[in-house]
Amino acid sequence: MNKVMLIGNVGKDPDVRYYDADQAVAKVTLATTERGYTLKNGTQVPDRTDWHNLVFYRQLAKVVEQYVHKGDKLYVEGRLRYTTFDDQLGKRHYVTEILVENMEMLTPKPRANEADKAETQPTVKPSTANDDDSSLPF
Amino acid sequence: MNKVMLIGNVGKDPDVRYYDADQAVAKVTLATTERGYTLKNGTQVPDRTDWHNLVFYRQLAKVVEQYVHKGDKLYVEGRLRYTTFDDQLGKRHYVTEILVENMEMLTPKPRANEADKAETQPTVKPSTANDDDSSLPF
Amino acid sequence: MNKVMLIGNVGKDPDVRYYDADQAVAKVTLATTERGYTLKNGTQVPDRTDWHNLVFYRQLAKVVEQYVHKGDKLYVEGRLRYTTFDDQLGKRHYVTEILVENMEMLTPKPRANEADKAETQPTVKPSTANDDDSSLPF
Amino acid sequence: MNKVMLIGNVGKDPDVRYYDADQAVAKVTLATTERGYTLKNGTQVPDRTDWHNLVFYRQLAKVVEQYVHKGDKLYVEGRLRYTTFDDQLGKRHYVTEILVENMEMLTPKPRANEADKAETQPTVKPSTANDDDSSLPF
DNA sequence: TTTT
DNA sequence: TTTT
Repeated sequence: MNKVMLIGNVGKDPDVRYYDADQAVAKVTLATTERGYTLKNGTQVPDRTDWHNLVFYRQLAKVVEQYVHKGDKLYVEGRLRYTTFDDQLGKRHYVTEILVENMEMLTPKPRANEADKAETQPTVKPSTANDDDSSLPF
Repeated sequence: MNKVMLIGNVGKDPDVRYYDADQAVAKVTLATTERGYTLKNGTQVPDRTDWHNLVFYRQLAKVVEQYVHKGDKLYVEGRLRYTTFDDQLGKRHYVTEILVENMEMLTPKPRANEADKAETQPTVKPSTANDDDSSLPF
Repeated sequence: MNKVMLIGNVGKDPDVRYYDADQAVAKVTLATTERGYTLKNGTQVPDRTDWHNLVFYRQLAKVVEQYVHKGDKLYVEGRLRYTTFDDQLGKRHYVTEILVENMEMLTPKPRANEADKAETQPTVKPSTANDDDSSLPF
Repeated sequence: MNKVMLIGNVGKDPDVRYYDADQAVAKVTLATTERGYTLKNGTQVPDRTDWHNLVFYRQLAKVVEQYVHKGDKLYVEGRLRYTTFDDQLGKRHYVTEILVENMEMLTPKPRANEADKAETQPTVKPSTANDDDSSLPF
């Protein structure tokens, strides 16, 4: 098992790249914040924020492109992945990523009943790959 | 592994019993709600609410007694447990419970800066059994 | 959130029903066991086994039908669901189920290199609904 | 929420440091492995191993020191944490760690009934901070 | 019985 | 009804 579950806020608008019409990759930074607290001996433990690098592929990347924005609250579930790459100067970089497999948008629908075009949240569940014409209600 | 994680709303004020000064048990009902959605063939899947029976023991039961109220939003983590009991008429009853091992209160602090009595949220983390005088900040 | 994660052993062979060629439902009972332990005061807490009712739909139900057997060790992830039904005598029954959304088989491949027919484990990941011809390696 | 759950194998014997009699920190590397698989188009996705940096504090660090060894299978639960430090040459390093809050040892008891010294697994649950003299069996 |  |  290699499972990560996060609830946090999106740092900036997603960075989305297409490799062909179907193969998209979206990258998002997500901040999780832990409330600080006071120990019994009076020590103050300050708040703590961690910035996570999320990666979304395929259909999820498209959903991210359409519906996720800076500041949004997100629940994501995925796997931890450590990668390396060398930059143009030959310097090696180490990156920790969360490969997202499931996402839920926790920010309430943006201006739903305004006279606004395509910018409403999906009513067909976006986070499932359930593309069949199922007629059973589950 | 036997793990349950829920985010939901408390149905009514907790039911707390003490067996002695230290041995408390608190029971709480928690509603989780799934948004309905529309299938591609037009079928409407309605919203769905499930009511969970939470059980808290010992220190957690006391935190529940003090801070949890009807309507509050709660994150809980625990174990699934199926129990049986016979009532006074000899009728057997089956109960499914979540034995809660960890809790986080998601409802923002109730009327914090009012001139109110003991009814503020704990600043010393309530959900941890971390009772030592640790001086390391983690 | 309404999430359940279990690792346990299958109580008997799955009960699978087809509503049409595509709409299958599989039911499995799964036992999770907690080791007992001894309290500091000498009290023995015995082992504890809980029996969970798992329900699988559609593609997952077919995978279950083909690969899951009595005694197998299984990891499942899903949602808690409480349902009611009335039997032929009009008696109301309450059932707690885990609607499984993800499964991993933890029992090592059954007699893999024997001269055996179809009864090997899938090499194409069975637990994902990833049915596209993706050429990106993730 | 910032939650990580891993099942994997320990890369080498733990590195444990004491700051005083009570303040221990243990570090462990843990490998999680994903089985490779074959896509429908014939592409082979190879196995993948990720190495995680686990950090344990206090009581958990002591349990790790006593019972965890190279090769052991471990379940851990904790939080993702990104830290920085500068080495003696002033070079900045980025480290991703899992701060472990809960652990379960999955390797069956080492040589239990041999005439062996202290090297048996704890019968009092090691992974809980439940240090009270509770007499209720849960 | 809760909440959005 | 399973398993260690």
